[in-house]
Formats: sequence, C-alpha cells, structure tokens
Amino acid sequence: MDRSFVPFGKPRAERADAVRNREHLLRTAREMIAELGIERVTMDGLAERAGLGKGTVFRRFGSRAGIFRALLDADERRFQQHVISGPPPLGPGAEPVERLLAYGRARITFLLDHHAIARASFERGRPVPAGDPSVTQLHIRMLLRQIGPIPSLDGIAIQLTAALEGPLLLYVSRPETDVGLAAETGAFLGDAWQTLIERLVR
Amino acid sequence: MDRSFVPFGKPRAERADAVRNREHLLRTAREMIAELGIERVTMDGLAERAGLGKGTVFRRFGSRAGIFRALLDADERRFQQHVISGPPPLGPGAEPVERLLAYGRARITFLLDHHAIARASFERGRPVPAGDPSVTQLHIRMLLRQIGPIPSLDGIAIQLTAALEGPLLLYVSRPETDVGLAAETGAFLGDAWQTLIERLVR
DNA sequence: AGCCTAAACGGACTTTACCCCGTTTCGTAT
DNA sequence: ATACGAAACGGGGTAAAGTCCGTTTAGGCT
Repeated sequence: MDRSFVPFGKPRAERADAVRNREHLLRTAREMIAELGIERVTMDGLAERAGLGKGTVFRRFGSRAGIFRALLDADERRFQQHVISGPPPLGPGAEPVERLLAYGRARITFLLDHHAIARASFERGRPVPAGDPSVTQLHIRMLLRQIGPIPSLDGIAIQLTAALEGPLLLYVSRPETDVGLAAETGAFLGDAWQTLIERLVR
Repeated sequence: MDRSFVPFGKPRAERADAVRNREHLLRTAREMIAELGIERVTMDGLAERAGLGKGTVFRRFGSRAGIFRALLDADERRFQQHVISGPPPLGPGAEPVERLLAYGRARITFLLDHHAIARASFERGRPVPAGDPSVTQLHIRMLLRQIGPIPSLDGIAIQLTAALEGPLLLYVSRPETDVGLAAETGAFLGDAWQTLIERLVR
C-alpha cells in the first residue's frame, strides 16, 4: 500500500501502544471520576492507577483539561450524530425553527448530564473546550439562516451559543447530582430558550 | 460612640494595617500587570514585590482570582454608577428598550477594556466573578419587566446575560490589546445585541 | 500606661499541573 | 532477522496556588 496516494495523509498513523494507552487512560479516568468525583482526579493519581508514567498522560492529552475534553468528545460525537442524521425535530426534516428549539432543549439536557466534566474541560487561556467556532455555533448559524435573513447573523450566532451554553458552563452552579433538580433546571432553561427563539424569529 | 446602635454592624471594622496592605497590594498588582502582563503575575511574585508575606496576600484576597476580582471591583462600581444614576440612555430616563440597548453596548465596551482581567477573575468552581445573580442579570431582568410581560422572565434574563457577557468571557479570544480590533469587535457584538433585543421585544 | 484578645502577619509546607530528557519500544526498510 | 529512526515512555524536577500555625500587632478597655 503506497502511502503517497493519500493527498495530505497524516505523517504517520498513531502507534499501537499509544492507542492502547490512550484508551486505557480514558477508561481509568472514567472509573476515577465515578469513584472520587472529578475534582479529586489528579494527573499523578491517574498515571499511578493506570500503571503508566505521568509523562505519558501529558503526552497523550496535553493537559488536565485535555483528558476531560477527550472524555466529552465521545459523547459529543454521538450527540452530533443525532443532530446530523437522527430523527426530526432534532435531526433534519423538521422546520428550522422546530429544529432550533429541539436543539436547545437537547443541548441543555446534554450539558446538564455532563455538567461536571464540561466544566472541567475548561482551560485557563483557551477560548473554551474545542476550537473557536463550536459545532453549536455553526449549527445555530445554519438554522438561523434557513429561517430567514437576519442582520448580524454571525454575531447573533455567537450570542445565542453563549445564551444556550453559557448558563450551564458558568452562571448556573449545580454542585450536586440531584436528578430532580437537574430536570427542573433543564425545563426552566429550555422554556426560556423557547421564548427567546420564538420571539427572535416571529 | 456606642457600637450597639448599629443594628447588625459588622463585628468589627477592618484594621488599619489590613486596609493599608490591601491597598498596597492592589497598587502593586496593577503595576505588575502593566509591566509583565496578567499571566505572569504570581502570588509569590506579588507578595515579594509588595514586601509582604504570601499568607497575607491570601488572607486579603482568598485566591489569585480574588485579586483580579478586587481590581475589577473599583471599575465595576463606577460602571454601575453610570447605569444607576448617569445620563440616559444608559442611566434612568430613557425608554427601557433604549436602556437595554445602551447597556449592552456599554457593557461590551467595558468588558473589552477589561478583557484580560475579567478572564483572570474566573475561578474554577465558582459560578463566575461576583455572586450568583450578577448586577447585569438583575438589570436586564428589571428592564425586560418594564418593557412588558414575558414568559420565563428569569430564565431569559440569565440567558441574555450569558449572551452579552459570555462571548467576551469565553468564546471570543482576544490575545492582543489591539485598539482597532477591539473597537471592531465591540461594534460587531453591539450590533448583534441590538438585533437580538429589538427582535425580542418587538 | 499597661493589658488583653482578636485580627493580621509571614513563610515553610503541601499539592498539583506541567516540563524535560535520557531510555525504551514500535514499525519499517533492508 | 537486523538495524535504525521516530515515536512513546517514565519519573524526577520545577513553578505556582493554596494551607497551616506559631508569632506579632492594633486598638479597645481598665
């Protein structure tokens, strides 16, 4: 197999031991979060429990936040699958407004379910988890545009992203894993989102 | 003077040396920020340069973020004065919608001017700078209510707060102090805010 | 003036994220 | 199979936040 067929193929595939260790570390991290709570997951502790060196942990994930980002990533990808190719109204097929409403509620639920880990994936200095234009921002932007012309589309998309994700990432503190409270908060913010969007597009 | 006249007077006034040290530390912190950039202001460095013990620094401010919060506080108070008793449309006297628009633009400008320090006043674990319901949130809530009845008032207030402050606190990364770029970003987000509010209340 | 106590102080200590670099291993080309 | 270079590994080292507790001091009381 000639590698040169791949136009800009990554310089090299990831080594087998690297893959194995990454997965082992993620599995171990999940265990530790479940047992100790996210605050008490330390890099040393993780390395020791995984039977690996500290250097390896950092090489794999770059930073503490990097681990939680990686952990979120799997669920995040699944979430996006529902948005991209799941059933309406979250997936394609419904009216854009309906999709926007559904997206908001689904996203709020997602963030509530991943509250601790999403917050832990913050990184001092970086804008916020992933890259600049988050998937949420892009999706909101696309739906807004489908709904109709609007001034300041890009700015609005940024602000709606913040309106949707910001509360759970920074304003609403939810120390405990209280299922009832979570449902309540989700409904509370979901209703507000619906009002916001309905008024925005009417 | 009998202290018992004061109903719930604080148990005791702050000691003179404490006041002196607090102010000295804030002054020193400002110098260090100007000289080194906020990232390179460390607690050890600050204590040493101020000629005080590290314990004193922590006693005064609680945490690294606490220093930046204290630093912001002075400017924040001045900002609030303009909102509470300054000339319209930011201050009272204008229509609520006008005030909301003016508040957004003013707040964006304020946050751009204090971008680095506002971000540094984050604290892992705490909701966000000050207490739970920020002044911004309360003000937005009040104006919305004056504009007219709206469902999910409290939730909307939270989300609009995030829409306003979130981008500058976490989504928009602005590494450099480029005046031109700042003005541009401010206008960009200000216009979006205006669109958002106008559509929300029409 | 002298006493007394709460508050403030200082700096050594602990914890934790993150860096560095010599050593080991993987995977490929011969 | 062997050799070799790149990648991965390990764990000691560093820096910085935050804690602890013995010592000092401000300032009210007698």
